[in-house]
Amino acid sequence: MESSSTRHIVEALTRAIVEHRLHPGTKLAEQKLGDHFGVSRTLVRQALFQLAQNRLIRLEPSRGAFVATPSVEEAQQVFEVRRMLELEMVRSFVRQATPAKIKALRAHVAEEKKAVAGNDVPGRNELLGDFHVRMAELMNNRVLAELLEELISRCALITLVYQSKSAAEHSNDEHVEIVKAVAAKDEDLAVRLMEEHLNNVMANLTFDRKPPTNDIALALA
Amino acid sequence: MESSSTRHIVEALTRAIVEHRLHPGTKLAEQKLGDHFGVSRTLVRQALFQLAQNRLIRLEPSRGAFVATPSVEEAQQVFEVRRMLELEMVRSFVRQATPAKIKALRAHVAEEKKAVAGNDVPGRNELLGDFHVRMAELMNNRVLAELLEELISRCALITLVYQSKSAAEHSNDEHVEIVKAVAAKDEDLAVRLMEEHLNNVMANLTFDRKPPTNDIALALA
DNA sequence: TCCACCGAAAGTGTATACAGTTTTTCGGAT
DNA sequence: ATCCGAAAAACTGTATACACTTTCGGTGGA
Repeated sequence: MESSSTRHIVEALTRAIVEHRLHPGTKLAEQKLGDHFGVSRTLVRQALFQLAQNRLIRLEPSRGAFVATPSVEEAQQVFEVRRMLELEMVRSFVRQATPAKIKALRAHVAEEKKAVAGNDVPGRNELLGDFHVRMAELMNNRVLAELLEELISRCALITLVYQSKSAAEHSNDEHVEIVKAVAAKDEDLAVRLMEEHLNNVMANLTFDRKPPTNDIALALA
Repeated sequence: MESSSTRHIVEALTRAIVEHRLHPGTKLAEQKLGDHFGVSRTLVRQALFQLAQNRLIRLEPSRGAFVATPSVEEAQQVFEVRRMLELEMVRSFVRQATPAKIKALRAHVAEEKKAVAGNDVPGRNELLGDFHVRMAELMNNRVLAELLEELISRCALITLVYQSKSAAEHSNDEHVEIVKAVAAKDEDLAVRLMEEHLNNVMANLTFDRKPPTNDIALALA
């Protein structure tokens, strides 16, 4: 099983959704997507089912697929789960951090800074989210990393995260501070900084409700 | 979209897998499943894709679907994630517990006890796992509840949980103690008991490697 | 002008066809 | 008896067909 065509469609749609090129509520018609990707509805359908399980789209019986429009409540629940996972994660990370791992985190944060400075908006959004995934990966817990990635996508869907340059800079700064605390092996400080960081990200969520995208092909181009 | 036929297939296969009627490594041929459920391969395929995302089965290109055979490492990672989530969950639960919620938990534990006493093996397995999901639901966090359910299924897949009656009784006892601590609003005690409980569950994991099921239809009957 | 209705167009849900791949079977050589 | 290879069977991957449902546009009546 497993066609890499389907994976390609899933990834393209995921990027388009989390980067807000496809707005919440947009109808994703199977034939149109098939035409765009040059495949039959069969593969599009498989991709849509996968996206629905990731909660990035919503399937309505006989009506089709729409980019998800999660409620404020749902976003809060997702963040609550992130908080549970990430506070414990950073605590464990401090305990088992090696110089190599800390170096890897520092390198990531430096990349973030570059993207922020260069006004690379999609790049900075992805990198700022990936900071959290990277930490999970460095703990050698693939299950955790995959879970976090899914949760962070879900957050990105609804909200214009790091909308302004200053918000992005602020987030990057907080990552820097967290890494410092980790390097200093100050467990409690790292946890506290992570908690503040998550609160700040959540507080900056702006629930934009733009009208649905009308030209899907354009958004995917 | 969304056919309830597909859902039915997913649920039937999920139950068969977590109840160990379909052993790890068993080949799940599309046509055979289609014959059994009275549908075409199309719907079976959709179901298999979903199960693959839940990690209950594994898809191999051109070779088909097989009941997953997670490694010991993966099981440990899943448990680590559960620990992160559930320790924080029980802490929050104590803070926001109402008499009605405590009553609901008590009722659940009583059901467990009945299933254990009656030697209802599938029933007790399901109920003992659902204790954790129920708590998440009572916190009004659907995202958390769904996540936990998925993680618990993944645990149940690989391991013969609560294999013996005495292990099941022990787990049930621990649930009783946790509920008591919650009712007494003793946050730290509840957290500690939950941690011990999870450690016990994990310690009792027996990694059985039975040969693949040969008669799928029989296992699903 | 506005609403209700009807028919056409578009779209989804499921089955089936068919090409390509993997697995099995079986006869013959060693 | 065992191993090898080729033909056959079984199976997966993708496209397409077709029935059914929803959506849309326009027409006639209040």
